[in-house]
Amino acid sequence: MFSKACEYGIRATLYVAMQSMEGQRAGLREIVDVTGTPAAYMAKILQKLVHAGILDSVRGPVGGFGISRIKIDNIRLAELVHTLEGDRFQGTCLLGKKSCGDTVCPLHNEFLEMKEEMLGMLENTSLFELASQLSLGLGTLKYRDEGET
Amino acid sequence: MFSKACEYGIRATLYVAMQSMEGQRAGLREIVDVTGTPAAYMAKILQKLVHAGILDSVRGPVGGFGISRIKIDNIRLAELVHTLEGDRFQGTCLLGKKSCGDTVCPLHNEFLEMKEEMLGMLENTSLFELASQLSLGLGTLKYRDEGET
DNA sequence: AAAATAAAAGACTAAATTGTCCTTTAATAT
DNA sequence: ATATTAAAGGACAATTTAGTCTTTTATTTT
Repeated sequence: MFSKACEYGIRATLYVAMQSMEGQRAGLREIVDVTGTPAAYMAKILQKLVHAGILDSVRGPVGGFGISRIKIDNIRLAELVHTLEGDRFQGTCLLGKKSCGDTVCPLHNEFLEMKEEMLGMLENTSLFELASQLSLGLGTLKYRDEGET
Repeated sequence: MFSKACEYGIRATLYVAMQSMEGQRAGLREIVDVTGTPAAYMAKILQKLVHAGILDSVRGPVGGFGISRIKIDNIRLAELVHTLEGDRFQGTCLLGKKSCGDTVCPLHNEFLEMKEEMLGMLENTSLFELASQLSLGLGTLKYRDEGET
């Protein structure tokens, strides 16, 4: 569905958001631990999110990644997806490509509703919503088939 | 959204279905022309579809690819997607992996409805529905940004 | 100031996906 | 029978995605 980079990035961002809401920075080690993802690869993804202005970071001891409350409230899943895998989900038809907007795509009719719902959900779901659920223990960021038993 | 192989395969299958409904076989050259896809790669994809028992093929002049009326009626998009890109869309959470079924995934709640709709649509849309629309001139299988102007 | 800590950065390897090319095999037409 | 046509098959090449390793740079302790 999404690329690994995107999945990992979403999970990491949600964890950072959770920690930031508690006034805590999250270090790479910690993030990798909680999300069960490859450290060096995650480092790259976090870098990308920092460059994109989504996360902020400080080096050295007591350093780590954080995200401002304003961004937790305002950044939507759509923005994460966009920065982590380009426009694969932006305005493309479920079957074809960009031109689907004005050409009549046979699958367009079938999938239009679904696509709208999908994009709508990505546009409307804020980090806050998801991070809150996680804080309440309503979810996990680690998946059994990727980590240890 | 889907892999190239999957997109190409769906388009090819729909064209073959259209032609088969007219009692015509479709050759590779023709398929590649209509769908605007790389010939050698498409050949591989068609092979896969033949192996999977979705399409049938005959060699030599007057040969080409075809699909029986029974299969046009009964094969759903879900089956194409499954044979062309494995279980990436089968029972996996939109964010995480297989384990999402019993673990509580934070995005699961948000996306469950959408996922269900998506899988449902793949399960319920038959080749016949789509090929019929195409036959009526209600769509195209070629996308501008991939072919010539 | 020096040692320790942690992110930034860049070069690299591995694997999967996408795509090409060339030979073989099966069917038809002359 | 032979030539022709078109799919089957296998071996590659290119690209993208995923992942690793090593060095540098910025911060903070001591």
